[in-house]
Amino acid sequence: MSARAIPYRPHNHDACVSQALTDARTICQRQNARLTPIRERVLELIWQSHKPLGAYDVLAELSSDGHNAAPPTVYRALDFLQQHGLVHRIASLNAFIGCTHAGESHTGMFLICRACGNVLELTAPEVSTEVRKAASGEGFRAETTTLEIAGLCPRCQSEPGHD
Amino acid sequence: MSARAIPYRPHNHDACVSQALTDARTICQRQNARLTPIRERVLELIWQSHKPLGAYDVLAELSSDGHNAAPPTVYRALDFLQQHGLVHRIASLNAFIGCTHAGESHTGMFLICRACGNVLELTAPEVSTEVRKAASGEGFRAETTTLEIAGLCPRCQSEPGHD
DNA sequence: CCTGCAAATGTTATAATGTTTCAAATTTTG
DNA sequence: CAAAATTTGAAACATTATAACATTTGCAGG
Ligand SMILES: [Zn+2]
Ligand SMILES: [Zn+2]
Ligand SMILES: [Zn+2]
Ligand SMILES: [Zn+2]
Repeated sequence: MSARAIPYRPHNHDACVSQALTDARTICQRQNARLTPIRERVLELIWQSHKPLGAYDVLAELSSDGHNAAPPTVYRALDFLQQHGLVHRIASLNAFIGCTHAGESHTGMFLICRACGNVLELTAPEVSTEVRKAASGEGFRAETTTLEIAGLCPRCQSEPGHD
Repeated sequence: MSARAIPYRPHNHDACVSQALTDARTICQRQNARLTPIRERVLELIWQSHKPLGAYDVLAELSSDGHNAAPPTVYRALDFLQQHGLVHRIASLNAFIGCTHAGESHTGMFLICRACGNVLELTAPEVSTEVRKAASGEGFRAETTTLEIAGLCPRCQSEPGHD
């Protein structure tokens, strides 16, 4: 899959989204999973924002599409997308964001700007290593890691109040 | 503050709770904070379980005390306790747990057993270091870290189905 | 093509979690 | 004691998520 732009720097976001959708179709095909119209549309909506989107935000967008959707529709699509590694849930925000490393096996680390709301997903192998070490030092078998850092992105450190 | 027992190993839990309360009183006194009866009771309820307790679980306990409480009562107490470093919120569970390092400056890392529900709070300086490194490598100013590991505790790896 | 099954979606209702607002009581301070 | 600030009570409301069951759609075998 192709490289991604930094969310809090300007870039051609339409290309960003369409690349994500193309990647998603490839990934689903490889996994014999059905990226149905609803699922694809939800993925698109989430990708159109570099900021995490709540399930009910997605729902509102679907409704304004003219699609008569109810909460389970959205949650089911989100479950599917998560299961196939296409989106992540940000637990500290109750919101969802497109995975920038779809297809690669990884543990995401999320840098969440409290000022502008943008989120950058990193893969930090050294962090994962230390986490595993700390867990196994306690005899704990780690399965899933939630790692979310709130703070200020580079842009918001220098020019507060944008966006 | 005194050492703590491992939650998923048997220990004198009453002593564990009363020590936590004693520590809390000391900490609040030092910070000129008022550990009112409601706040202390909420802390006690949370400590009585080594497993994270939801806000509405706390509310139910208060009600069965005969205390006529509403959600804001609980959330306010929990806010206070978090602000003074006496409890942590576990974002991936929407639940709260007593801090085992109250009074020490620390970033908690939580090992959450998906089988028995017990949670162990660790301080892992190497992890914190790597997290800081990864964040500052992106020019990000990290403020608060959410680090929650779900998996199997030592006990549940060997004897499934207890508790 | 039809039939029957499994997966996906629609629909309604409800549960679980968290907040806003304003009033009353309590504690602190001068 | 009186004024100010903090804490608590109470009611309504907002947000996030799931349960349960009906219906439709996609697909494989006959
Ligand atoms: Zn990812
Ligand atoms: Zn920012
Ligand atoms: Zn702690
Ligand atoms: Zn366990």
